[in-house]
Amino acid sequence: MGDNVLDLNLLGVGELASHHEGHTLRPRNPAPFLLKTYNLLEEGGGGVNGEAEAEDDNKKIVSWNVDGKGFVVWSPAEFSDLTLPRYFKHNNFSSFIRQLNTYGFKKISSKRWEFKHEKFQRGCKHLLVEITRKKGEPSVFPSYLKSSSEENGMTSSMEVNNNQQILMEENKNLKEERLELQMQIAECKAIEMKLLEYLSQFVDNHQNKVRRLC
Amino acid sequence: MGDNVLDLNLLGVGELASHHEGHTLRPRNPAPFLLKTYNLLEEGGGGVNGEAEAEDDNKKIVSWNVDGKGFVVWSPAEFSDLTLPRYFKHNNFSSFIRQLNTYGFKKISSKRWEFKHEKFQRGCKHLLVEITRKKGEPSVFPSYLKSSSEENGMTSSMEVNNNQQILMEENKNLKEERLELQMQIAECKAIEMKLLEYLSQFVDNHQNKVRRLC
DNA sequence: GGGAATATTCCC
DNA sequence: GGGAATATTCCC
Repeated sequence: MGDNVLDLNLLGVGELASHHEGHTLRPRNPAPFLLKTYNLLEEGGGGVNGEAEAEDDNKKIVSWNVDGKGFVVWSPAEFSDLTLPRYFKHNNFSSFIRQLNTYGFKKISSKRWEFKHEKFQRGCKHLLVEITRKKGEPSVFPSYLKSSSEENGMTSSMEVNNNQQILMEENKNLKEERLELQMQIAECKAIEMKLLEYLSQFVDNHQNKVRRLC
Repeated sequence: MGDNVLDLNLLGVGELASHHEGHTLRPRNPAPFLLKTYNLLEEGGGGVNGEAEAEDDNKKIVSWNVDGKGFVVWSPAEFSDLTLPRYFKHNNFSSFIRQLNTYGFKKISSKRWEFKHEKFQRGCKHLLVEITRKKGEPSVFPSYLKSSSEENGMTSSMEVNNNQQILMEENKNLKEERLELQMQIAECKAIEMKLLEYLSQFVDNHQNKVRRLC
């Protein structure tokens, strides 16, 4: 206790500078599908096996395209049989495609299985969190009631629904923000307590020393 | 039908057989989950393997109960590790339970994992089609918006409007709260800074004193 | 390509 | 137990 000036870090005070970073930005993870697909590309789709992986272009099952802004499934058959079951609970190419569509990927070649998404690029794992599922809007009306008169501009019910969607989204975000802020405050208070505690101990200690030395 | 057979061969996964069978037949099929669970019981949960299956009661993993009006998972661990992955795309006992609940099965013993459903009985495969998923009623309103204001005669448009009002109100409150929290945080940080500043001065001061006194 | 049913996971 | 998000399947 005497020489604990150096123990500031142990008390957690040293985290002052960096402790915010954990919470200020949403630590939200990318969707499992996106992470798996990204990893699968990093790993060449071959997964983990003992053999040295041949990196010959003509042996590739799946890979980033030249500029890293998209990817190509060179061999759908091998991809389905070997790659998919390593990362997912199925081996159906069409289920994989369905997921790509769900997350807004676009097929960018009619000649081969090449896909891209604005936020899905080689070396940009951090962008994955930006990709969201296209959700069939939870409309106020059940789909089987939806009239077929939807081509022209918005019907009023759609508009109401749309407003509501926006409000709910904003609402949700605000609540998340609130939680984060509350956590930050809790942390702040905890640090205050520690600092005060430490300070009082230090004062006691200091006074004792001075007294003895006098 | 021919197509289905072809698919099965390509998939090369016997377990999926029940999944694809007879889509063109008139009478609706039971849900895949129910059929698999039923088959699993008929087969003793051991699935297809070369060895003769020991039918000793004390070696059973899962079986119908005595009167055939329910079934018991005698060994959840083995059931999860051995049985589940043979019939489903997972090996989580809790996911299996989740499905049982979804289809309205009831746990009928607190001492062991025993479940029943009115329409799920030994020798009554034909009753399976009667079992349906309990679905969160396809209400016109998202569940999280459901207020308790539904008994009184509200039209849906009134309700939509009402919901929007509520949302906007909540939204406004959340924003005010956010501001408040942000101010609290600013204050906290200021206090932290002062405490740290004071502490460092105190330390310096203390060391000087001690040095002089020595 | 995407809507919708079912399955699986995650979380309260 | 069950609501809800995500995954997988099935179908148009």
